[in-house]
Amino acid sequence: MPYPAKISTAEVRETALRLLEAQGIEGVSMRSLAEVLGVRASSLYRHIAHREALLTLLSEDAASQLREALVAAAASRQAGRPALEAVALAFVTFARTRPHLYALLHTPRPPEVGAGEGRRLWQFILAQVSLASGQPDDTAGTVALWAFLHGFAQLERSGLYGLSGPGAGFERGLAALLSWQEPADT
Amino acid sequence: MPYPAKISTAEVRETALRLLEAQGIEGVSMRSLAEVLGVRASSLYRHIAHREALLTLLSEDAASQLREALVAAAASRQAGRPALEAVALAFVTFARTRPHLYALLHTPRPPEVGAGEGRRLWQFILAQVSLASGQPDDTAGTVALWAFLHGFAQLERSGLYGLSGPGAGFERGLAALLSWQEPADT
DNA sequence: GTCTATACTCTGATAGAC
DNA sequence: GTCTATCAGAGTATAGAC
Repeated sequence: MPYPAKISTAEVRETALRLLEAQGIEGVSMRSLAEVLGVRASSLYRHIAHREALLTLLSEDAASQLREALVAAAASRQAGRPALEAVALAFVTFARTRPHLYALLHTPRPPEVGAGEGRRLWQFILAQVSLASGQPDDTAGTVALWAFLHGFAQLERSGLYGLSGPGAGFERGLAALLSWQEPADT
Repeated sequence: MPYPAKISTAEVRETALRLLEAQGIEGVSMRSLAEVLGVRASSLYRHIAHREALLTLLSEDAASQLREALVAAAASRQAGRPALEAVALAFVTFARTRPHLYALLHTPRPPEVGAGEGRRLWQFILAQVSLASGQPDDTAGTVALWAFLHGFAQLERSGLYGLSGPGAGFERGLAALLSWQEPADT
């Protein structure tokens, strides 16, 4: 009877991603994932080697989905500074609306440093920043902007301290970090 | 025989703090903490209600220690922008050298929002920023700077993507965010 | 105040039948 | 490929003896 397979590897991955978004990384256990799939936990090991391998796949998905969101945002505006502003907004929006996916993206995972999707994400932001700043390979500018966006997203999420809402902090910081563009061609 | 108490509440708290710094939050289990103290896990419940309560205490300690580091840094320089720069550097240094303590500080913990030490920390940074920027109650400036510092610290820690070391990103971002001061009194 | 003993729930992972 | 059964370990927390 169990000849047509109940689940496929792709299905495991997709379901795990949905579970991650709903419950967070802690919620993605082999048992709970199996339950959602209507299967026993031990059956999952036919499709993935172990939980860590699954999480690595999911973090690739997270990077790729964030990148897609940023690409779409950039495409909606004029290249250069307007596009970069849209990218910045899309970044924090992604972190806000899909917090668990975003968190996984920034969870240290051993051999991910020079990895595929993460690298592509970095390259895209680097390109956008460089385009807007006018500096060819603006690593420093990218690091600074990324740090700000990431920090803002995290602070917003943790509801920390006296922050009575993000207030004007976002616009203020973004404007300051993007200030190289203003004296471009007056 | 067991009349002079083996451990005190203060001792539990201090040992937990050291354990946290060494092993991270996951390493602070009732069992491992008890082992370090030379006591059974169940004995800890005479001194603290439960683990969560202990972690709340530790996060107070974390906030207070970070604040002390920042205060010391500010005192070493001239008030205003020089002091703020020293504070910013001390902030990322703290995050670098005591990562687990810093992480606990930014872990969402329910009724901590308007809490004691966390609030004092915020107030101190707010005061330093306001002093340097010349704006009385510069919340937006504080949020922007804090976001940048926190994001930078986290990114540095997670060794993310193409960041071949933080590079000039820190100075670059800091200079941009502190740019209101420059045209102060020329 | 500390102890032993225990209950309970959760986790990842494997062996072997079907 | 999925199943049952099981291992081996982690964790928090409580009851009651001393």
